[in-house]
Amino acid sequence: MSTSKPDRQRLSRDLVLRSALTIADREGSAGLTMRLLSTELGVVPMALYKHVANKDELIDGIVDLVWAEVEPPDASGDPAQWRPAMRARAVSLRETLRRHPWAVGLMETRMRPGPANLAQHNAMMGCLRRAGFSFRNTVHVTSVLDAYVYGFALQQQTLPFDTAEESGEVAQQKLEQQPAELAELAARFPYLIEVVAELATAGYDYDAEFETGLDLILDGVQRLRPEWVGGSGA
Amino acid sequence: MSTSKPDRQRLSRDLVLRSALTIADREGSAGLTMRLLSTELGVVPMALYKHVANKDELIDGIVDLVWAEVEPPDASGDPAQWRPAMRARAVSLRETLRRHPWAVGLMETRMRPGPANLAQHNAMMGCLRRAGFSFRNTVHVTSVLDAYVYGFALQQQTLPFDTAEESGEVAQQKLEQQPAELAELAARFPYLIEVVAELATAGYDYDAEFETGLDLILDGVQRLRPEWVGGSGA
DNA sequence: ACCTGAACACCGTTCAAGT
DNA sequence: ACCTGAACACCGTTCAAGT
Repeated sequence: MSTSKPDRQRLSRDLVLRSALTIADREGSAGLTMRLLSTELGVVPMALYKHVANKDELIDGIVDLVWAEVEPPDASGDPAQWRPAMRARAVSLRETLRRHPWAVGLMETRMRPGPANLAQHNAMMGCLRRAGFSFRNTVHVTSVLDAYVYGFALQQQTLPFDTAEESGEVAQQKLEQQPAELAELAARFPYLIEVVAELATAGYDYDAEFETGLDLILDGVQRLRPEWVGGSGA
Repeated sequence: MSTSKPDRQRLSRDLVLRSALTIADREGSAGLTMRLLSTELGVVPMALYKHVANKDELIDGIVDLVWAEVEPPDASGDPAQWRPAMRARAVSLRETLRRHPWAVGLMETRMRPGPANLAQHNAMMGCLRRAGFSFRNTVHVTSVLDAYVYGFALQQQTLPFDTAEESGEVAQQKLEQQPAELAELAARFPYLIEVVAELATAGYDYDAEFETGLDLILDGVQRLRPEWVGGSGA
């Protein structure tokens, strides 16, 4: 036993970033601290600074790890099939944001986009350009689709239920638990309560809701280029 | 001079919240600390805790102050004019988020919606219900519009320029400054660079971009209820 | 009822030193 | 080249005390 500390993996930028991502997924963005990260790596806080300039760069790093998980639109596919390709990318982006909820407020706020982010948007714009969209419309489509996915993910974090069944239960509980408080709310916000009550009995499905809005937007996008009304083959 | 500290306003929940909002606007969300807030109010940190349970409640409070700035759709208007009303509300929400950029990641993430938030969404759902939208479609429309506005505001925070002229300058500088780096980027991300270059020379206008996407979505919304194709009168 | 003082358990990060 | 120790200037918040 001449070598000491044989059980600890040698630190590397990649190991640091991956551990940070694991912590963020488990503890949320507020729970990710340099000090916790260092202790989980069996190391003193300052050891991290050899592999990462500071916490900001650490976050840039893990945000790009998240971007790398988003499936880009298939570049080898038929250009006329831009719509299913764009749809699948939007769904993949949303699923990725669901796996890393802490990232939603950060993905587009980071000032220095990483290589995975650039590659992702390059693939997206390539898909649209090859399909015949103008420069300007390529920007419009990217802008509106990404905005929708982000905003939807942001909204989903607020609501206190995760599944359709749960939505009904939660509303039912609220209704039975505080009838007095509810009566006051109903007086002040009649339309809101009415819609929420209806929603609760019918059940609320995030996936279906997301896809309804997505298809509504894709219909609008398709109208931007009337030459091709939806791909040639299928 | 028998009374001491005559110049300091007496603390109140409202004063605390308004001061916190001012600091958040000036310093960003990370710059808003209980300690800075207390010194700006000429008081010891612990004094705040008489008026606000903790920092989380403080943030809930200022987020609701922001909601109160959003213009609700006019309830007294012609129900058939739901489209301009919805459009104006989306624009107002975006302008509010521009005035308080720190709030974008927080407005929909807060778990306990405040009264201004509830009132805002009640007005929105009332406008849609009176216009004849079904419960389910009212939810669809609210969901897709809010998601778009949030996501757009989130995206706008990333980009390193604010005005159309600036966008051209920034791109021009990048182009002249690091031609070698740019060449490498162009090789790896050809579509992205091509679109960005085109955008830079033509200029990029956030307001126009936002309204293009908004109108695309409103077209889709209008197709949800074919009975009224755009209001009766005008 | 409202504010203060001192303290606790945390942060990110610098600087000089160890191996 | 990589990691450590001690320190600094910050956090939010509790608890007991002042007026």
